[in-house]
Amino acid sequence: MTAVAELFWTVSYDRTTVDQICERAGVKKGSFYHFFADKAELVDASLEREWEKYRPKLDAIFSASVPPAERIRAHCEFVVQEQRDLKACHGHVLGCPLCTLGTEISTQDGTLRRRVQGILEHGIGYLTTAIRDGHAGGDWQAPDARAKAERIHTYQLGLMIQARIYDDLGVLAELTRGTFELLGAAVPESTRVGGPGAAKTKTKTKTARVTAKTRAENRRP
Amino acid sequence: MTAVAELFWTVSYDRTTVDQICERAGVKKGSFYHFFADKAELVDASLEREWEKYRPKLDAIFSASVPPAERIRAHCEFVVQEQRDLKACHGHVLGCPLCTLGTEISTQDGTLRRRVQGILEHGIGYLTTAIRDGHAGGDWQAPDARAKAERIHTYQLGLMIQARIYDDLGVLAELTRGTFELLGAAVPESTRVGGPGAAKTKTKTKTARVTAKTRAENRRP
DNA sequence: CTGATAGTTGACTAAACGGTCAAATCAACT
DNA sequence: AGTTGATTTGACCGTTTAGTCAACTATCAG
Repeated sequence: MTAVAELFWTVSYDRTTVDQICERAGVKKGSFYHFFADKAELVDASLEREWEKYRPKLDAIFSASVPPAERIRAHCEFVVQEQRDLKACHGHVLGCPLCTLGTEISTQDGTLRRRVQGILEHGIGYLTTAIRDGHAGGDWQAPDARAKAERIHTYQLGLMIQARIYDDLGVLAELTRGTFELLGAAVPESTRVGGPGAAKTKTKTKTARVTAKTRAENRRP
Repeated sequence: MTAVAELFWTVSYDRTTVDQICERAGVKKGSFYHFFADKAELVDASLEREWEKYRPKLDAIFSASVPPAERIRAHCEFVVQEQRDLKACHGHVLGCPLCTLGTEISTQDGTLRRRVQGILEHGIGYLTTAIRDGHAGGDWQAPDARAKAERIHTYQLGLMIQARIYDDLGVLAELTRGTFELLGAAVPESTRVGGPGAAKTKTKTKTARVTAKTRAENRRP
């Protein structure tokens, strides 16, 4: 399951073969088919497992004991940091695995599509709660918290997709700022690192898209 | 080129085989390899051609002779209508072909990735101009038109992705409204169809996501 | 120790795949 | 009519793919 999660994220669902999965997992194909009917079933199980591994992290970030604005800010920065690590590890910006997979299989496999949907829905849930709490606390105006959450979630997905397509972490520098603009609130000061103003992380963002490196990437390396 | 554009959109890039392309195009494989070195080269050429076919439509929609707000509104509705037609034709919401393709090939093929990037960039260009014009005309406040355009574009991409993943046109019902909320302006009255208020197109949006049909879609139909 | 059950293995198939090629066809020009 | 170069064709090749299977092994309860 770990093997397949990495493969369909770094490569693609269709291009990932059962042989590759087995090799990566150190398992023979016969064993694979003993447990799973086909690739789709494995991916389905893998998604569920990865989500269960991810959930406690979100629970911590979106803890009700943290001020709502801080939850949302922390989540943004968590996502960016995660992408940084992945880029360092795999050499590419990978973006949101649910989008990558979901986009590819949506016209092929209804079951998988619905699983992806379900997980995305959970994400919107966290956001909705935080936004509702912030509204109740007067941090911002969002009478319809769910609608606001959907809008922000959509923006965030769009940014992740672009980060992958541009293969550029610079795109994500906008994440926090953009999110709070949509929220109609100021980005809260970081509560953990340094003093006030520590949130400023070198705003080389603006021209990031144009500066996209022209390094000689060949086809099918 | 037409064949491949349809296939990698309705199916997926990796899953689309050269044989399929040739069959769809009514061409023998030998002929194919006479003109293109491989699939990637064909897709590259196809993208360029499709973009050239698409460009005049955008030119018309974003014509400087049309009020800026109306350009943006018309574009939103054009996109939605296009998706409706595609759904009617192919049975699935296909979303943005650039995202579908870009997401899949971004870690594989640098050349294709950059071509997708370039076309997306053009899209942001149209939006930037319209936003700048609107700002100059006092329709909205957007001193940094480019930044605003990027934000809106990101939102729109996010929505398209979700429409595909959810396989639900209902998601797109938010497109115009969301766009203009980000713009900080009211949705202009439709100028072509019916009298004032004609823009209201049955707001069944709200629950759309939950209502996502549970029809029995099997794997690999 | 025994026997049942769960898991593992590598060899196997049949189909599909990307890609090649020599020969045939076509269109245009001399 | 003959020459040339661009295009088309279908047969072909080696590889990769998903998926199968009978035989083997580890585990563990009785």
